[in-house]
Amino acid sequence: MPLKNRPEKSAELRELALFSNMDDAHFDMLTRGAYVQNFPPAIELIAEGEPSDFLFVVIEGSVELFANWNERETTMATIRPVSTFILAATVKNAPYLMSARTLEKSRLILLPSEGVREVFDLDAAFARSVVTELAQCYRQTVKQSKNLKLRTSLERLANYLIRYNDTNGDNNAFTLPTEKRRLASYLGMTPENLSRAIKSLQQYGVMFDGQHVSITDDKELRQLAKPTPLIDDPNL
Amino acid sequence: MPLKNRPEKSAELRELALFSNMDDAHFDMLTRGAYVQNFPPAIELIAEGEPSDFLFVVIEGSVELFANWNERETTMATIRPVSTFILAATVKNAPYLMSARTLEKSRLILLPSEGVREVFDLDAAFARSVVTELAQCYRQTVKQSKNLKLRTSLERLANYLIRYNDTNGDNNAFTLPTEKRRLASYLGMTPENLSRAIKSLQQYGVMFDGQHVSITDDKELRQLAKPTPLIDDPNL
DNA sequence: CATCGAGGTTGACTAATGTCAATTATATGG
DNA sequence: CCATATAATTGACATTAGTCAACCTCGATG
Repeated sequence: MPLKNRPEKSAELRELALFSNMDDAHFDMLTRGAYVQNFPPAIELIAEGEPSDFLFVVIEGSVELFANWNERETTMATIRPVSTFILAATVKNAPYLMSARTLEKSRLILLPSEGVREVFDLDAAFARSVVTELAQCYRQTVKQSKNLKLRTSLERLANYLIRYNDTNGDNNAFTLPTEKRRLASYLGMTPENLSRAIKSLQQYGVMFDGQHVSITDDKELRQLAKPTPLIDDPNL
Repeated sequence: MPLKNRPEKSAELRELALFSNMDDAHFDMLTRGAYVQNFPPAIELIAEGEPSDFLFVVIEGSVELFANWNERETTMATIRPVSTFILAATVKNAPYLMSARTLEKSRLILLPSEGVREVFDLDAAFARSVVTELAQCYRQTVKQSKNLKLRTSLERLANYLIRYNDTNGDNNAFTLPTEKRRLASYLGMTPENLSRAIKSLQQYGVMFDGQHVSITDDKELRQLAKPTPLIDDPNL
C-alpha cells in the first residue's frame, strides 16, 4: 500500500533521526513513491548483488542481513524497529553487499532509492543525517572486525551477553532475542561450537536454560570477556 | 609547517575527491588551521580511544591503521597517498576506534576536526563528498567482515593476491607492498600461518621468492580463491 | 494423543590455526 | 664487509573450531 495512504506510518518515519530534520517538501518528495508493506516470515527481501532500488525501513518485526560465498552463509546483522538498512548501497547507487530476509512477520517501508539520492542533493539537513547514520554504520562494522580478529569465539559470546544485558534492563537475566543458530552465525561460529561455548560459560558465572540466560557472577564473566567501549559500546 | 605556507600541497589536497567540489571560501576555512608535517617511520600518530582532533591526509609514505585488545594487535588497513583516514570519528566527533602509525617516512596533512565539522554544515558539495567517502569506507569494512567470516586464511590470502595483481598491472608478477608479518595481521592470521599458506599456494600456481610473487597458473589460483566482486572489488 | 520436524545438543573425529622455540634469511648501520 | 637486529621460516605441539552422525527436546499439527 502506498505510504501516502498511511499517515500514521509516515509520521513514524518522520521521527527517525535520519528524517527528522529535513524540510517538509523534501520529506514529501522522499515518500512520494514509498510503500508500506507486510511480509510473512522468512521472505527474502533483497539478494546481494542486486541493484539498490529501495531503501528499507523496518517498522515492525525483524530483518536479518546475511551474506553468502561458496555455499557458506553468515549473518551480518539483525535489524529491529525502527531503523533503516542498506543506506550505503542506496546513496552510492551500487549493488547490495548483503541479502536480507524477514525473521518474522514484519512491516516495512520501501523508499525508492532514486528519491533518496535526489533529496540528498537538495536538503542539507538530510545530508547531514545521512552522514551521521553512515558514520555510525561504518564504526559499527569496524568494531565488528576488531571483535572478529582480536577475540576467540568464546570471548565474542561472553561480550555479546554482557552487551545484550547492558542494553536490555541490566537485570542479569534475559531471553535471547534470536535462535541460537543465528546467534552462532552472527558471532562467526557453528551452532555446535556455540553449544559448547555456552557450556564453558557456566564456569564463568552464566546459566543457560533454553533461551533464558542469567548472569550469576558478573565479575567472573567480565574478567573473561574484558569488554571495552572501543569494541562493545554500540553508541560509540 | 602551516599548510597555507605550502600552496603546492594545498593544491594537491584540493584535487582529492573529498575536497574537489567544495566552495573556495569553505576550502580556505577548512585548511586555515591545517599543518603539513613530516614523520619518521614507526611513529604512532594517534591511539584508539583518543578524541578526534584532526582529520589526516596521507600525502607521501604510508600509514598503518591497527587496533589492540587484551595484549593482541591486528592491522585493520594500510593507507597510501593520496587519501584520508579516520573521517568517521571526525564527523561524529567521537573517539578514534583505531590507532595509526607511519610505516615509513611520511608526509601528512592534519586538518582540525572542528573545521571539518563546521564546513560540513555550510557546504552541501562537501557534505555530499563526505557521504560518498563514508559509504565507500563502510562498504569496504562490510566486505572485510564477509571475507573474515566466510573464508579460511588460505582463501583470504589467495584472494588478496588476485586482487593485488588485478589492481597493479595484471602482469601475474609483483612485489608485496608490505612486510609479511603485517600482511598476516591484515589477513587475520599469524606470520607462521602465512608462511605455511604461502607454501600451500605453490600447488595452486603461485611462486614466492621473498617479497616477489608470480602467479604461474591464474586459472588454478582462481579456482581455489573463487573471487567475487561482492567481496573483492575495491570499487564496489 | 501420537507424530513429525526443526532446532539444539553431544560425542568422536578432523581440520584449521595458534604457540613456542630453534634456525635461517635479510636488511642495516658502523 | 662484518656485526647485529629484525623478519621469515620450520618443526613440534597445543588449542580452537568445524564436521558428521546420532540423539534429544519441544512445539506444532493432524
